[in-house]
Amino acid sequence: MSLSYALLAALCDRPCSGYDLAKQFQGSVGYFWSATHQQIYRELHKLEDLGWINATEVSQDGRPDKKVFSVTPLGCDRLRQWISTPHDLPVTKDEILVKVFAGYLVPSSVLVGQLRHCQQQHQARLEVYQDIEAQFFQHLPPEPNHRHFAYLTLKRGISFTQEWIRWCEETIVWLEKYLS
Amino acid sequence: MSLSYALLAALCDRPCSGYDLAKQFQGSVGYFWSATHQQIYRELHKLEDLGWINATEVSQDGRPDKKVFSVTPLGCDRLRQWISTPHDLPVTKDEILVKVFAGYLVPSSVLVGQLRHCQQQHQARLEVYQDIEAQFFQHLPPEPNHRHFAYLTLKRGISFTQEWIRWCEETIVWLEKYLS
DNA sequence: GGTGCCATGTAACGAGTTACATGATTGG
DNA sequence: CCAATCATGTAACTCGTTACATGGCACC
Repeated sequence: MSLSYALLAALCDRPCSGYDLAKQFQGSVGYFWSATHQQIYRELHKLEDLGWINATEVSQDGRPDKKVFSVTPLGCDRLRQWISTPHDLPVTKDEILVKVFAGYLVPSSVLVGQLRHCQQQHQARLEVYQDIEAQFFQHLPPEPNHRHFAYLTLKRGISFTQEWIRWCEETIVWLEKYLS
Repeated sequence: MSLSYALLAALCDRPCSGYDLAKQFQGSVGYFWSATHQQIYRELHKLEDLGWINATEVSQDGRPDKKVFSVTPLGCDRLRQWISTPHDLPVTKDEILVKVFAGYLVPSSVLVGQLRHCQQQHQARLEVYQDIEAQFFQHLPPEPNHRHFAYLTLKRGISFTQEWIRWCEETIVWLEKYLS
């Protein structure tokens, strides 16, 4: 199952605790792969049983202890295998598209409202992406390292979000032109 | 749950049987909302119990009988309400992004192979979209009707698929330039 | 006579979500 | 003292997938 591999990929980048992972997967990384903390803890136990990751107890002062997980050589190997296996395209289920598809059922102002809402959310997301870009990827060294790979995925996030905003705009313009 | 509304939207467009819906949701419509026939039949029973749709037995010759479902006024109303309710952006879980994110773990040729695979699948999808465009949306009347709404969603499909292809290409070029 | 399409379902399982639960510490 | 953050978990439920099941007709 793919969540395992997303977790392995995150832990390969940097070992961390379930809590840390949950935060990442709800923040920026969550824009292309999300999971709740319940799912993550459950999955981490499985991966530990499989011997793909192992935990180190880290006691902190002023904070609860935590278990920091690292990927084992076996886990890393399984991740490599998975990366090398072709997969089909994922299905994206998008409520806004269903709304537009059946948009003739509601007043155009209502549909425009939904599209604006969608556009604003993408706008907010875009700003998060651009902040990340400015903070972490502005001054990448010319010789390729593993940060560059993360940057390639961020760039997809940026261009897709921009494309969303453009499509929302175009659709709103059409609706206002023909249905007002 | 959203599958209900996707089904209502499809049935509002044109009443049909579970089998018909399953075909639609595995073909072109399935590129932005998918469901298997098992899910669809289960959901149709629920919607019938709720009184949001009702069935008419249609006996055919040379073929098994079928149940054609239509949306009731109540169902239509619920769909309108749902359309008018704001929703959060859906999460897209994309394996290829996880692969690129952890792409430093495998030889660049392997990653390029995965990207080419992804690009080809999007290319095939684009051709399906463009066929649909040519067949059904080439000669839309100037006055807006409900076909136009479907066309707006198709246009999103086209531009996103093109953006995918572009991103794959860009990423492949980068990988080949710096890691060969 | 076999393959494939039409048509509808059940059963079991795995993935994902929501609610509930605990307990320490830091900062206002 | 109250809220927020750190940190980890269980339980119940819904959604989605895979496998299994049936049966007739059409076409080669």
